Amino acid sequence: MKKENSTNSLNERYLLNTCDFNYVLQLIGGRWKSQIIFSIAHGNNRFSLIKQDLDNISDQVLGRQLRSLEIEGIIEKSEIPFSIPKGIQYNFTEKADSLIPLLRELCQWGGQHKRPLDPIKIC
Amino acid sequence: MKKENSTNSLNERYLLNTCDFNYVLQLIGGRWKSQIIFSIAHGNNRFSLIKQDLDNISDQVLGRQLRSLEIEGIIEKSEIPFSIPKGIQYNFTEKADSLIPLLRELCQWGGQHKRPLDPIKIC
DNA sequence: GCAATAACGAACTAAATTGTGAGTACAATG
DNA sequence: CATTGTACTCACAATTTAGTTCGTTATTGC
Repeated sequence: MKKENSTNSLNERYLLNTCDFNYVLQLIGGRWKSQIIFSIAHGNNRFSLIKQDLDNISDQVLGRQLRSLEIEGIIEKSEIPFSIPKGIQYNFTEKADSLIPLLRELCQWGGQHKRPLDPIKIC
Repeated sequence: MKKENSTNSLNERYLLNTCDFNYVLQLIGGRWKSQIIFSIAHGNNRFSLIKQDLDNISDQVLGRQLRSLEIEGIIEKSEIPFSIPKGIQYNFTEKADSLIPLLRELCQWGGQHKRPLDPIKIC
């Protein structure tokens, strides 16, 4: 539960008012958010497809993060019209389209600059 | 205290092994880390200068984040040789130099895409 | 010699994020 | 008409992150 006047939340607000970078962190800083974005970018545009792709995520957490990405204007829901089983589709907004290239750049940077361990897929 | 085998930390490791983006998030995802980086980039290369600049941060939190950025290879400490008062200086590594332009891009993106509130400085 | 400032560290508490168990609504399938 | 699958929501518990309290070393300025 968020407390309105804890130092913690005051600092959060202070930072949001100080630098736009913190807004971006809020958008994509969550544990699974960037992975969900990359997964949708790979064509997994339905709840069950994303869930399969990120095989350690639970229904509940996925639902929560999708909702949050929707509120933040990164994805949009739509019904798939003549599909069996009938379902819901997630699509990127324009906002997302402009963000994703930047995320990929960061991802590449990460691949080049992390301490060398195992080879890891670049998103 | 970190638990080694909680689902939470297993998921964290899974994500680190899945996509390099999560490594980047680990570097810069902390509440104050990006602000500290921007502050140093603005020329505040000493503990006390950064503290003044980010006026809501406490000594302890700043110290912790600086140490973490140092371990992650983003900044380096050095003694200022003939300064009065004698002190310690923080400088960016090459790694940081290559990261900062990407952070600025994200910051700009944030400025253009956040819901319009007050004008906020671009870092 | 005494207070003040810089630059921290350890240990603890408060608060936020993440994960879990249970349950819902609706359509199709057997 | 009971079961299965999709796409969720809610309340609560586990875990992690952020902040606080107190203390340290070392130097400078008076």
